[in-house]
Amino acid sequence: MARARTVRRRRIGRPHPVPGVDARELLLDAAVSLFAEQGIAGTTIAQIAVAAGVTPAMVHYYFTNRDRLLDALVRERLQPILTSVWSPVTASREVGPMLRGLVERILAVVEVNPWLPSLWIREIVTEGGRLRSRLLKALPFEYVQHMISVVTAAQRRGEVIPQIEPRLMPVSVIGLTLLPLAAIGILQQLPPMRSLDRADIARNAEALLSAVVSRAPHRRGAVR
Amino acid sequence: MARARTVRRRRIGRPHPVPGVDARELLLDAAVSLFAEQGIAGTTIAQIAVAAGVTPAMVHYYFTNRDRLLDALVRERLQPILTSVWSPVTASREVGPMLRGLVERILAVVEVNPWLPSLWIREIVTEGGRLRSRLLKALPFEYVQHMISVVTAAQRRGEVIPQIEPRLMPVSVIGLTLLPLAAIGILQQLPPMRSLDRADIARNAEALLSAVVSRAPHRRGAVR
Amino acid sequence: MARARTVRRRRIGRPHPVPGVDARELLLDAAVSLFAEQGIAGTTIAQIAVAAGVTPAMVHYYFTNRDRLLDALVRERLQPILTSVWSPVTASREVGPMLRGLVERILAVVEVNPWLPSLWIREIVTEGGRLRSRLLKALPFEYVQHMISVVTAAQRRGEVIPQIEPRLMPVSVIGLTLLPLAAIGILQQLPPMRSLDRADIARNAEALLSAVVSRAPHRRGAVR
Amino acid sequence: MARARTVRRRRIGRPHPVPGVDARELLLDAAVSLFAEQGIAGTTIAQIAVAAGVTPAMVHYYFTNRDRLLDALVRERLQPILTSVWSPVTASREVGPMLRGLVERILAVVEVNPWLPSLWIREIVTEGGRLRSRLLKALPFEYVQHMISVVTAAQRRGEVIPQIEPRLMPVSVIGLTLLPLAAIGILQQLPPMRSLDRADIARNAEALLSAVVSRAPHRRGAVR
DNA sequence: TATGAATGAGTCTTCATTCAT
DNA sequence: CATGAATGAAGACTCATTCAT
Repeated sequence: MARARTVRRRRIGRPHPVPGVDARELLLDAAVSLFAEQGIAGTTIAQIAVAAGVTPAMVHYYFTNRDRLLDALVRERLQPILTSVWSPVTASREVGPMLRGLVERILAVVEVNPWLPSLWIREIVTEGGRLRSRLLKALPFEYVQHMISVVTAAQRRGEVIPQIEPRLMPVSVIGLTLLPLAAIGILQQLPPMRSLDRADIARNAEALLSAVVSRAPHRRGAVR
Repeated sequence: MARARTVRRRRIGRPHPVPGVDARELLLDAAVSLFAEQGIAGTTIAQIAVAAGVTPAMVHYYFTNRDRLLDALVRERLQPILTSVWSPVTASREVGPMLRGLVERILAVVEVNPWLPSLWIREIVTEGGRLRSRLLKALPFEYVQHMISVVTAAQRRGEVIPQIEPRLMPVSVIGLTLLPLAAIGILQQLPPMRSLDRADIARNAEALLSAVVSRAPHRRGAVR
Repeated sequence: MARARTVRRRRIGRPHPVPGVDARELLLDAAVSLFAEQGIAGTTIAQIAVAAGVTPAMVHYYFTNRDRLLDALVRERLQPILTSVWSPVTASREVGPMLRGLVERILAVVEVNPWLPSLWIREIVTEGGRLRSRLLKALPFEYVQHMISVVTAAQRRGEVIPQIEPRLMPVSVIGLTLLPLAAIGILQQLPPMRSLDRADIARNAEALLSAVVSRAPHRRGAVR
Repeated sequence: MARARTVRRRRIGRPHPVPGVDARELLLDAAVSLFAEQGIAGTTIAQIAVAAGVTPAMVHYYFTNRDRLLDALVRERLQPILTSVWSPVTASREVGPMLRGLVERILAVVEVNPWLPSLWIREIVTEGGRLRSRLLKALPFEYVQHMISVVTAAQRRGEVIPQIEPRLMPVSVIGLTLLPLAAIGILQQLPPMRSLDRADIARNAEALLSAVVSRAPHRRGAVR
């Protein structure tokens, strides 16, 4: 359970690897990357093993089978990220800061885990995603619920434009951050977008999300 | 080996003599549905055949191989939709109507083709999507380019808030429409979102997108 | 379902086999022989395929998986034999003829299906046998019950020695016929038994079984 | 590589320090039980290790490999039993007592080693049994030979019915004792046989075997 | 058109075995 | 003594593809 996230593991030596980096972690790293690149269904156990510099049998040694590898991946890689990104949401009572904080944490976490957007979009959010049910079981739903409540309350106070559907706010955040991040590859293949980067995406998402709030609330009146 | 691309709409076949519907079309229908549900990599040719009520060998008869099935699918199912949804964009010179029209057409097309959001998000937008390169070749890029230009111009005139990145406007639209539509399944599994429907998604997307525009005032408009 | 038991199948040609002999039957033949020789657990699907002159994938084509191959084998090979051997038992009301008839039918059926003794002893009778539960479901238990009743009645009439346990009569028959037949290989490896054959086994079994009956019925009735 | 056959009965081990019982013996116990339940081919080294409370590597430590484990099992578990059961046969010159003694010793030894019938029937007697050749090498054939001679002689004297094949007498004993004992599980699953036990089997076997002898020796001879 | 039979290549999984510690 | 890590070889099963009919 002792993770070593800081130690950057290399894809090295066949038999007896680097001290402080064990094969199990290397395998989870490799899995997460390949799943992001090719999708879970499109990735073989052998590919993961090779990427981690071990034999396919090792995958079964550590994870028993494909299914449990996915369990471990959700438990050890996705859930911690999910919690670290969403739990601070409960500290906010104001929509603007809440959304900006969330966007920033998403971007920060993607900086360290570049495989996240693709995996999240394809295997969790989209219908039929292979990690969906696994993650749903342990979803920190209270955070999402908190965001919805705060937006609803602000909307009643006239601080958020009325056409917004508060229950869609969480997905909207994903749609304006992780989706563009997952798509950045395709975008950069189109000449005018070559230079787009993560900072552009963060700025754009914050602008769009803030636009529904910043509505001159100050006084009272139902804005519109 | 003699392909039969030219011959279409035949209805003689022993097994499923639905008048006016031939096996080829049934196969494309089945493929598109299953790909949306399970992903392309997670769907076998046999599953498609069974869903269409024919034998797996028929898939090869009509499409020669898996790759060309994907080609046909892009050419005959995706490109027409893509064009019908995006080409009207060029008729707009104003950001607001342009975005609202686009959102409406997306929703309308999804009404008829419920498989679209999932397939689009997973297999085209996301990194490593199996249809990505196929579609890029024939992407109606001029429409996208037109949208970017219009938004950029409006932004210069102060009609769009400055933090928006015009080049991200197309993805943002996708992120606020197709992504929630693809995710609606997972959303509805969470109690408070049970009743969300497509109309909510449309309204919410239009609200968010309009918020960046409706911003006042052609004249001086210091926004924000 | 159209069997062709009469057509003696050869282990021939790789691809397109002999008319009137299909691969499915060849596979069942091969399976039954190899299972008898090596045990079920000790036999691979590949061995069966090779013995039948087809590829391993054909086994899955016809039987889907190992388990269903066993189902088919029980249904199509063992049950018919079981029925043909045991059902005539109900025609007898006298112990002597009943036992002799059973022994004769067992010997006759083994003549045609030399794999039977070994398979029966190892995979059905013995604890943990792989076919046991499968066969139990469809066991013609009424025949066995009939035999027990007849022996019990005869015993009450004094025609069968009292120490005999009627409920063990069926197993005793197996133990004196199929067991020696399954063991004949090991027996013949011992010099003095080299010349033992099936006829010896039949004669010996009938003698032992008859001995418990022919007992001069205490007072009069010379049973046979 | 340094085998340790000589070192025995050590009880230092960290894990299961049962006084007086070392891992090696535990492994043989576990092996013999599992082989009886599942067959040799159906049992893995890992299962044996787990059942004995040690790691799979220990199996190799003690026995080097699977084959030598079987050797040890035959040498240390089967041969002693075989000898103790069969050698007293040479003390008898009369068929009746000889057979009854044998049956009794078989039953007694099974009482202590309940795994014996199943293992014997499946792995020694039946064609293709995995222990067959190993045991044949060291078979106390002289005892079997003695029994055959005694029966033959008695038969010449008219004390044994003439249809009996003396050379089949040893297998017949097995078929009337170990076979029912190995089958008792399946028998007890059939309602009318639920209450059958080992004593019933012993009595039935003795009755059947005695029946061929007790034949009132044509002229006078007190059979018994 | 349409299909059943057949297959090769590949994927997951199991397992006996080795070995450094 | 004892074990965890590691592996190669093999086994079951899948699947796209071919082809004679």
